[in-house]
Amino acid sequence: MTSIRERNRELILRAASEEFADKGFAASKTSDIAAKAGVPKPNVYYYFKSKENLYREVLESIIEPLLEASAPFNQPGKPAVVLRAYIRSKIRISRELPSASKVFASEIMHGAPHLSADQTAQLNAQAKHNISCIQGWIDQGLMAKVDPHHLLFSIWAATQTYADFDWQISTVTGKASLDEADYEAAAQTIIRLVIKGCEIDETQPSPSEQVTNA
Amino acid sequence: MTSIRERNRELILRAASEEFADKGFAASKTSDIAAKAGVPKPNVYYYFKSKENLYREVLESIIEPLLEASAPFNQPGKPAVVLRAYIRSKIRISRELPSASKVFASEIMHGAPHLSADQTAQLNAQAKHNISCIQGWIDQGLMAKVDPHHLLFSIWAATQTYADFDWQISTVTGKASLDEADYEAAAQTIIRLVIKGCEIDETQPSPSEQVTNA
DNA sequence: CAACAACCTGACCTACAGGTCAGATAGCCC
DNA sequence: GGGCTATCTGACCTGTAGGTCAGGTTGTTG
Repeated sequence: MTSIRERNRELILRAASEEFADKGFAASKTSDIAAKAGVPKPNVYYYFKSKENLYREVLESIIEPLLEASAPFNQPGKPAVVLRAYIRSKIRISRELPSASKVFASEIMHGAPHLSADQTAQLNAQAKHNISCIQGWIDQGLMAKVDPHHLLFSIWAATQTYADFDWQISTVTGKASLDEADYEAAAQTIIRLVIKGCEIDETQPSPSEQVTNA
Repeated sequence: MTSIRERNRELILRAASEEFADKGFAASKTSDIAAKAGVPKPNVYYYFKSKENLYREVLESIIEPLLEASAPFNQPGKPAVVLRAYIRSKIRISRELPSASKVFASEIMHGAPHLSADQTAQLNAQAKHNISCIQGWIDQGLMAKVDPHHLLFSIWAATQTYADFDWQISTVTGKASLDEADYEAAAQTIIRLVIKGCEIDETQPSPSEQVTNA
């Protein structure tokens, strides 16, 4: 069987994920990736044509999970239920695919120079859909008037941060790595902020725009 | 006057900020920074000893504003007031110092290899202080039991995201850059989530832990 | 077991970017 | 204006990391 191929590709991809996440694309050396994967450098070039190709495959590997995370938006449901599920999916990705998440974040931070037009379009379409879904809820009076764009940005940011800024989180919490309970607490905190923030203000029902000012 | 020195340093620093923010440390070329600053490459080395030094100075430039942003926590005040002011400070930094913010974020993402122990300690001390301040409010019954660590992480993430992931935000909103009104909407959204999330649940007063489950 | 392909590897090549330097020029102070 | 320092610059040097290659080894299929 030629699964020797798959095994080695997998090995290299995993090493590359970690290396790219750790150092960024430019600062990562193919020789280090090879060493971490336990193969000689030319093998990296044998299985992947170039460093950039390898990087693109790492990127590719996170796209599907990211799109998948939006599944809760792709079927009807009440705001609280959908948002809760969405946040949990996002947190799960940060936890289970921290390296690829970080690589993706870094890619976005630098203007997504390696993302294909197709990938960008897919992600963007899903985002647009989620936004219009939220807008729909608002129009139907199912949730408060919270700007859907900014709401999504906050959710993305708050959930991604556990992968992207793990160093900061470790430093502040004093824990080398977060455990099950920590992730649960994180999810609950974000869920609380979002759900409470989206609840319709019962106090003064009709007259809107009484929210905040400087 | 030797302000020719200051002028050139300023020029180079600004160019370096943008370049580092755009491409990251490793992918930035000193020759490009020089070109962007409008000076020949050796001048960059004349004013800053090395690429790394230059980078460190850019990093340095964001530390003070970041610490400054925590000012609201350094004087007594009600949770809603302090948090609101804090969020606004953070958003302001994202808006006014987007490049340096991004450089800082990138630095943190990669484990802060260039931050001095002193800088790390300062930032960490401030974070710890903010956390204990929030914990104090909870203990005094001034706000709901929201994990102070995760609350802070969410605030950081949600506010930083406007600098760090500007490309994503541009892509999703369809605007090349956000204007005053957009930043105001962002601030109000985050403030709403945080303040509402921290409000004590009036409904079932005493029996706590009724928040969320999977 | 032959022959064919897949896989592996040490040694090599090359471009490029960080950094240097010797000397030119410009500003400043007496 | 003379001399001193600060500033500027084209040309150069050098390590390094992406990438290649010729040939060896291992697997696989009839």
